[in-house]
Amino acid sequence: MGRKRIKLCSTRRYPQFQRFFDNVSKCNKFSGISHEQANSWYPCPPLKVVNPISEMKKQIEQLVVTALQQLAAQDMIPSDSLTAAKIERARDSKHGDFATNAALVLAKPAGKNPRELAQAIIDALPASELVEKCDIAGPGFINFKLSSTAYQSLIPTIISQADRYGRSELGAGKKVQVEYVSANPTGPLHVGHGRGAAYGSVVADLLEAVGYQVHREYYVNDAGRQMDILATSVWLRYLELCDESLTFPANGYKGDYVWDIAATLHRDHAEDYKVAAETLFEGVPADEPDGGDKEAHIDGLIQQAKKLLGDNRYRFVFELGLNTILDDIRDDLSLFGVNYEEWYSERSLMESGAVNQVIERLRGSGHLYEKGGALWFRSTDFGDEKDRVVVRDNGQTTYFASDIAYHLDKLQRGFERVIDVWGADHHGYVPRVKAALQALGEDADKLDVLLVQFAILYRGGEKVQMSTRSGEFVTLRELRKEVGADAARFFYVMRKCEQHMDFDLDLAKSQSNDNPVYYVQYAHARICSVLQQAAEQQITIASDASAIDYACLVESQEEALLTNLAKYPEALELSALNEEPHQLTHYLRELATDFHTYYNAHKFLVEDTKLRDARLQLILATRQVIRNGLGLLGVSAPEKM
RNA sequence: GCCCUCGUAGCUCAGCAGGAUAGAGCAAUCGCCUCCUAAGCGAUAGGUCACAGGUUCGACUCCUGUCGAGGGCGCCA
Repeated sequence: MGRKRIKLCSTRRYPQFQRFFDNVSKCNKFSGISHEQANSWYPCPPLKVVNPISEMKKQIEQLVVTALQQLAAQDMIPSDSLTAAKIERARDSKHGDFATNAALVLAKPAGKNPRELAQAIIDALPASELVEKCDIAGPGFINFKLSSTAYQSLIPTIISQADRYGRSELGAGKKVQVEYVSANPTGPLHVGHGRGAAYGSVVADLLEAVGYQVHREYYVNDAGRQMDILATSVWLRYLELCDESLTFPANGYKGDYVWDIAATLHRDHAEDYKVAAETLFEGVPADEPDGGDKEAHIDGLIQQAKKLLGDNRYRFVFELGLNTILDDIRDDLSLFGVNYEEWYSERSLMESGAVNQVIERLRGSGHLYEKGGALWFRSTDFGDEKDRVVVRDNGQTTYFASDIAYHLDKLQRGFERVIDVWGADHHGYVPRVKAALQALGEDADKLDVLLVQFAILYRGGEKVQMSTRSGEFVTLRELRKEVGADAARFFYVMRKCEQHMDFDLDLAKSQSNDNPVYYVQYAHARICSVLQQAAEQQITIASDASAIDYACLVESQEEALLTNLAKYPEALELSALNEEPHQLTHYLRELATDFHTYYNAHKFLVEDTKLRDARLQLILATRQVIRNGLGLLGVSAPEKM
């Protein structure tokens, strides 16, 4: 399952983007140099929020196209040559702002030396006020340097667009569903879930920022065997609180939270749920430590619990466990800045008959067969490695069966894209879900599964082993309390999701300045501090940023800062479309560096009022962008630190 | 055994459709606070991009293979 990067202008690998970005995909590519094509060359829909720099880029592209057309008319280059020529940002600011490789890729079909051809292109370029200079570099790149007034005009734009700066309408309001975390409600969330929570919520926010209508969802596995194990575990602990002596099953949930739920039951209902321990184990297969099978043992205990308690009382214990833990998870995530539009119940799928219906549909279309008393889905017809069971020989539907119904429901609800954020250990699950959707006649490409690698915890330089069942784990709540939600969130999304992550707890817990979130937040706090100083000195800050003369911003640090501020919309777009929050964190670190460098090199509150006004507007714009970026990451932008 | 992901500086990671001299942050060394918060800045040093082939004007990037790390391959969820 390779996650390939989606480039703004490439839809070859990701056909699902074709539908959404038909127009965008044509923006940056020279697909030919005929007039018709040139005229339809940037048919991007007008964005509600205009990004001035991308407008400039388009203008430069237009200049180059014009030049190429002229050369083609002079038969300098073949007019039918389809090229991969493109305009892109210069990698190194020393090279200017934009560069094109047109001469390099056209050299061969034209039968010319790339540098000579580059000169010919430059000579054919129409004059423009936008471009300060352009020159040939390296093997034949043409570099463009924008005029400084072009960049300076950005400051009032950012200030007036405020929190809208960087946002776009690329998604055109398309409905996207993002499902993340969806941990079984059998215990508190641990730090492994934290990564999926931070990643999923930021991806959702990013997509919303580029114009999608996003529906965030948590799939609650409130049916199934694991929940029965939880209910039984709670009940057994309750019996222990009733002074019954018993051996707790090896496969039961052993965390303290189980004791807590049991204590609630005992406090509120005294001994209403008590049975004698001796009757409990009648007819139950031996547990593992006694030479038996722990799975058979716990299943036997579940049956006993259901029988001895009866439907109503069993259901009560079950609900108590489920609701207590779900409330805890909800609360925990909310405090972590992770929220949902919907909590979707697996049980509701079963009770509404959706699971049975989908099985019948598959059976009717001949995709199921019986073997060994179980009902199998022939997923190998759709590229899966082996067929999968949907109904077990005991008549119970599998988790997979629910998942088919759930994913079908997602598509039937009209989402044009469905994104699942799963732990990487579920990767083998992807082909069978897609296979099922195909078998149901749905477009499986609408489903995108993003696999998040586990965070490996280190404490005292050693790996921390985690197991929910044994109760040995660091909870998300614990991490949040010790590290803070800001640092934890930033830390989690700093790396791309498919990258293994070493999470050094000691480092994260220590309020060390190694933590990059402080670095970015500090830049914001510093700007606030400067503005506070200005207020104390009775310096008024111009309310109309467009009335300021920015020509005095000539320092190299000012240029660097402006250049980076201009890149924010692109950084946001790439981060969102590739589902790569780490691109945004990297961007913010660079922006913070540019600011800190500027801060150390120059004073803002200078005597020269013209210069001071210009500088204050520049740092106001900087503060705005930092605030916007941190906001999308769900990280606060403190005014004081 | 088969499948997925990863392998870039001492450590943790970037590297944007294949493009210019491979970049940050820690750690190391040397500097910078009578000056808007030093949670900061500047400078130096540090790399055979795991290895070997292939594709082409050009490969850290694409393809194949090898080695190494992690994960997945149940009528579990």
